[in-house]
Amino acid sequence: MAESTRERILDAALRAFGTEGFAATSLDALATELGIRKQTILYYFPSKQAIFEAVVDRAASDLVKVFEEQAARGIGGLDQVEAIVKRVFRLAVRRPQLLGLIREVTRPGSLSIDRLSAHTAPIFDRARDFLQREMDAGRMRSSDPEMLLLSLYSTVVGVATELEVQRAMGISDSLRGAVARRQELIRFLRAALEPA
Amino acid sequence: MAESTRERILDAALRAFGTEGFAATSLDALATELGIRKQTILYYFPSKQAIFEAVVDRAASDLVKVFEEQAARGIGGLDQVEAIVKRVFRLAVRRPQLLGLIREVTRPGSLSIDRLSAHTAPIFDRARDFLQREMDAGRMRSSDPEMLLLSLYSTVVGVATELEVQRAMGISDSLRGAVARRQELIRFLRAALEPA
DNA sequence: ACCTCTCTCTACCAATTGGTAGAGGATCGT
DNA sequence: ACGATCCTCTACCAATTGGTAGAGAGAGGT
Repeated sequence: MAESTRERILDAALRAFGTEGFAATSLDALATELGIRKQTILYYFPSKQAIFEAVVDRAASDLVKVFEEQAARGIGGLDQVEAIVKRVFRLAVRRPQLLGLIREVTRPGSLSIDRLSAHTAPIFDRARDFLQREMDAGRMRSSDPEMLLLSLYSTVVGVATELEVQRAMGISDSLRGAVARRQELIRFLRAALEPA
Repeated sequence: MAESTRERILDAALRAFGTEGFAATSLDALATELGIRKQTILYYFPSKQAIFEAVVDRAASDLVKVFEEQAARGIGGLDQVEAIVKRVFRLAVRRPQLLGLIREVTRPGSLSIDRLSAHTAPIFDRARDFLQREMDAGRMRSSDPEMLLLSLYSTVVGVATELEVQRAMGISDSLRGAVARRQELIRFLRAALEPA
């Protein structure tokens, strides 16, 4: 078998939760999409909420892996920031639902926010330490590293995921558009981060 | 009467749609919150979708007003950018559901995205022209104004609305926190925009 | 007194929701 | 041939969903 039923359910659930959202996704619709019965889904997962949590877990570790792979290289400086932005963008182009799910989880009142935090806290800490180190070394404009991290997060995730806003602004969402967006974003971030 | 029933419905709907989202909001819950019956809501609006559209219209014109008020002053340069960021932040603190609703509408597959675009297109155009003019005059680092606008939008909306991410990062979400965030954001943007 | 208009209500509905109970078909080791 | 385990199914359920029909209360104008 190419892919287990369980995996297929998780894939479809990621897509649905990441685009339509948790509440707007019904188990019946999910099952129909997969050509199975809703009860088969409920054989693998005890509840809709449990599916969501499994999807969040998988998505979070995929995301964390991307960061850790790059952190392991440790090239340092703004090149390091640029490399991470590029990786996030590659992920956003290849699996847009993944960042869509993150947006869904970070919505106020989401139940699984703590689940996501548990995965991401270590890389946040690491990123904060990294920024602090770079600032101390004079390779980056100095400021509050926590706030800077928030700005970076918002900018990168926004530019990568706000496709509808881009459409409203009249920006192409083709693959070429994604490359141009990424390039412009990196110029923007370099300007913001370069030491004075 | 202090506030008409219709207005009260729109207020409650904005709060609910802006935090829980469209699908997760039920008319019964809305009615209970208001101490009325669901059928009273459906007397004022023909359908749930119609309520959403009315909420979007009102929220959009509130947002547009904020921009136009500042645009009318026309102080120019980075001070103009700073003034707008401050206004958006004031709005985000006072009426967080408003920006939450924008995020809901800009979700992929939202039905009312065109409705929102119709309101915001003029201010996007105006903002693009503004950036282009400032670049030509050498008061701003030159780059693609459309992409820059997208970066600005993402950063400002993200920093203003991503409260759960901030909590996950361990950043305070108090009022003092909001001021600090705004200040750091403005430093970030000034660094990114200042001519080389 | 009566009519009309505005508003909120009770009563109801078909469809969909997430979830339960349990039957039946494979495939396995024995 | 045997039961055991794994998987997917049919059948069903109570609760909730958005929405309809229409009664009735109140105010204002005539």
